[in-house]
Amino acid sequence: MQESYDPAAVERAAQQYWDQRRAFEVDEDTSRPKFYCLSMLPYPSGRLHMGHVRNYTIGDVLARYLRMQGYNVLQPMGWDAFGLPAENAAISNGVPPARWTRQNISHMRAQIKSLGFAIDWRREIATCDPDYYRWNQWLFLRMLANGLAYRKTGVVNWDPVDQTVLANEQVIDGRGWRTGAPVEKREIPMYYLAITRYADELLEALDALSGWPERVRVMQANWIGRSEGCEIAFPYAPDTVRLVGANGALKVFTTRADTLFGATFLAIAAEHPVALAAARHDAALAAFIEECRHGSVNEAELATQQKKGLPTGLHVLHPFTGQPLAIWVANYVLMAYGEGAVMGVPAHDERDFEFALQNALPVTTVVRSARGAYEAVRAPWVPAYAEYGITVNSGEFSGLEFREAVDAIAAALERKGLGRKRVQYRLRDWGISRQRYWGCPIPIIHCGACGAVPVPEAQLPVLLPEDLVPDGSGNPLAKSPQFYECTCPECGQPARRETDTMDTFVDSSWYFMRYACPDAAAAMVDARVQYWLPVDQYIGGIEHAILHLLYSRFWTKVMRDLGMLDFGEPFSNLFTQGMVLNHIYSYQPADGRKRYFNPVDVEVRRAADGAALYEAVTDELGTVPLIHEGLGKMSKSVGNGVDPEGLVARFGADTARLFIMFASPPEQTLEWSDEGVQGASRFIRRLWHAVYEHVAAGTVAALEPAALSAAQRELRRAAHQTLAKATDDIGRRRNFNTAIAAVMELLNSIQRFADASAQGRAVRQEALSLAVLILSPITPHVCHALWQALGFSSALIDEPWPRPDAAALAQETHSMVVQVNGKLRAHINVAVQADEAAVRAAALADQHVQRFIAGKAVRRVIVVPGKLVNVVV
RNA sequence: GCCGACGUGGUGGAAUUGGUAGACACACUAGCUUGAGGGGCUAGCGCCGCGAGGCGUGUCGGUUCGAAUCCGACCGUCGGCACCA
Repeated sequence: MQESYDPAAVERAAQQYWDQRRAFEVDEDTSRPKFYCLSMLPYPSGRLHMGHVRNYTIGDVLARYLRMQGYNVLQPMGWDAFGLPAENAAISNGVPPARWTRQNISHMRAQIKSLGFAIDWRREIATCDPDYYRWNQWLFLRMLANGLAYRKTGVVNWDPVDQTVLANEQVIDGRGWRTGAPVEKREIPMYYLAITRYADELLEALDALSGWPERVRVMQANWIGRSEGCEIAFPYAPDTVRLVGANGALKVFTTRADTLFGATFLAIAAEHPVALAAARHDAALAAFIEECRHGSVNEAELATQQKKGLPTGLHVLHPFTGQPLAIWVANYVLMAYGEGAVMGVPAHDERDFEFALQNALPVTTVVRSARGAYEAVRAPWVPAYAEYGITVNSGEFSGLEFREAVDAIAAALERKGLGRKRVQYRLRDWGISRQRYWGCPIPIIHCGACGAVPVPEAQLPVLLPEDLVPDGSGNPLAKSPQFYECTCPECGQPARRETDTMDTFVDSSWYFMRYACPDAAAAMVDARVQYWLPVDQYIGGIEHAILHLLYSRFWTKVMRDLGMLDFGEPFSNLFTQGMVLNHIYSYQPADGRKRYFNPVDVEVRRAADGAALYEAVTDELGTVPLIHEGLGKMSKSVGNGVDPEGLVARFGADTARLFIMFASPPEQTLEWSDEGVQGASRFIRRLWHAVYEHVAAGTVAALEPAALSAAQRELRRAAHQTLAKATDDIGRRRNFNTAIAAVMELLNSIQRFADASAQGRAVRQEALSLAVLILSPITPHVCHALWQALGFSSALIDEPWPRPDAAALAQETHSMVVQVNGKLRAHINVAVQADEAAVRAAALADQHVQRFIAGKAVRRVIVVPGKLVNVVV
């Protein structure tokens, strides 16, 4: 054993050992329980950042820990390789996305390998490989055949200058990110997956996902957004019938049918067919609708923006009173939710109230509080009353409680054929069409005669050409005749291939199944999936709490219903790691695009008034002033990632792993700082030295527990207590930081323990061995070396997780705390077996306690066994 | 706006079931080590006080023998809210 710790050499040797032994390659084995430990696959953005390191270290600690617990552990890795950044990179440096992506993968693979994760690399997949994405296409066609996929028009953001569709994130303040042109909304045909058909199951099954964090389940439930309410039809008044040209009714959805008699107007979305019809004869209305079309589709903005609206001049009739109600077009009504129309009840809805106030619409109070005096809502002095109460002014439905009123009104509407109870979801079907190049082609052929025809299964995959270079305007596939020219599979006439590709969330909705059978050539998945799945522990960022996890759950249920699986939930346990944040600095020239600077390149200066000034030195522009945009998740898009490579080169992978695990509890957001990395490095070196000095002193005698001195027993107890705590912290609580702190305390005890006797050395040997075993999932390389140095002939990787020795943990006396009136006054040492009376007597006899109770009457003594005594005087 | 978290030393954090607040580290201070270094070791380190002691977990109130932990109100910070991955 070398005297000084050389992380590079230690890590090289350990990794070589694992590679040669193929230590992490696993196959199905029914003799042991299986454990599928999965970290979310990375997008190959180019370089790893500390967020990745945190994610994969958590996964690796668990994988290695469970392996030691005797499980057959699978930990795979792959690449979420399609997506927008590859196209952006292509636009700025002219490299085809395929080449850029594959280069990034090979660089990041080497970075991941350098960290020593226990991964079965035989199973690596990249979602841009045809052998993978052909099955996206295949399942899409199966869904199409089963009515789970369908085509309809959808709204997209359109950049009129670049003639291209923009992702929401490419729209900044309503303008295209590259051109600065105001973004328009356009309707184009798209493919949708019918996730809403699974809304109920996706919601109800959440209750059974006890291995998921509560907050994720709440977020998903809110996202699905089930509301029970009524659909109500307001028959068209004659003016509307004249315009729309048919007898009909305007349907609304409401959860407050009890307020139906308080409806004083109807509000419809700008895209509503009635609004469009009315706008044909009304220039002002047409202009308003156009204005709404430019607005955001973002619900957060919709909820806070100023309520605006215009009357259509048209009317509907109240289903019970027959009274005409004006139809307004309002910007706060979403076409995509419910019926795209709401009944306006200003007295009992705050949005309607605000709208009515602005537009001088009548307010009719129809609900009163169950307690307190009746007071009519009167804008603006008496605000809307949105609580449940007792109906008033509602004809035959007056005097009812909320539930009774809804039931009675719904029943009456149903008799009239003007409404019914219905469940409405906020969840919408999943639009998967993307007008982009770098994604999985949607396997459809458009024929002038036969329409949209599925590509026959035998012709799959529809290969994505890999040599195109996008230029920022439109989709290169749509400009590539070699791709889109084809013949119709049904009639043989010339036809045009679909040039839209799939949302990359499709790729990540089932990759975890393909890891089980990455080489299955004849099927999407085979029997091996039944062995490995569901994933026993999934680990990833909280930012995926909704979309990725919901889509994966949906996709799994679809595959189950198509007879391919016998389980419906893909992830039994979910661990959501906190994000790793870093500062974001940008430079915004008056005429040009915003640039981001990595915090390591930023200089801070103090202005005369003490304010901080941030600047960076550039080659082209010299020193430029920067804007500090605050903290954000490490990502390529804001240039604030910290690459672990420097840390690994200087301190080694073990220090990087130890540091990130020690810095904070893993589910918590972590503001990046490398202060403290010294401490992690120092600790490993101290452990190395402790083992070195221990080993250098020669051979070690066998431990004889019965022959130990008090001090020896104490160190031994400390070692086994540390093991018990670390087992609980890692195995149950997943609090790696406190497990590490416990081992640090143990090492402190070992170093204070200066006992060179035979049994002293035997106790130290055991304590050091336990420390190495406990740390091995976290810092596997150095522990591999230290295990050998401690003289064990077996490899550490094959060691089982140790169990604390009950005899070592036992103690005769323990310390208890004595409080007087809840304030700490003394510590006493009592026998473990001492009964309550003895403890009480010992506490009262203590001289410090006596000082505080002298001359006072003891009113009560509370004894908490093993912990404390509280004397109340 | 809605939904959901979270507020503890100079810093990261610990306190797992209501029972010793500040474990373990970082930074800092002093001292030691005649090998210069992001080296090693020892001691100190919540605030006030010479001390005894008092005060202290965002603020105010409550429950309790006892509250960082439970309850109520308030203040603040962060996250999510349908084409980033």
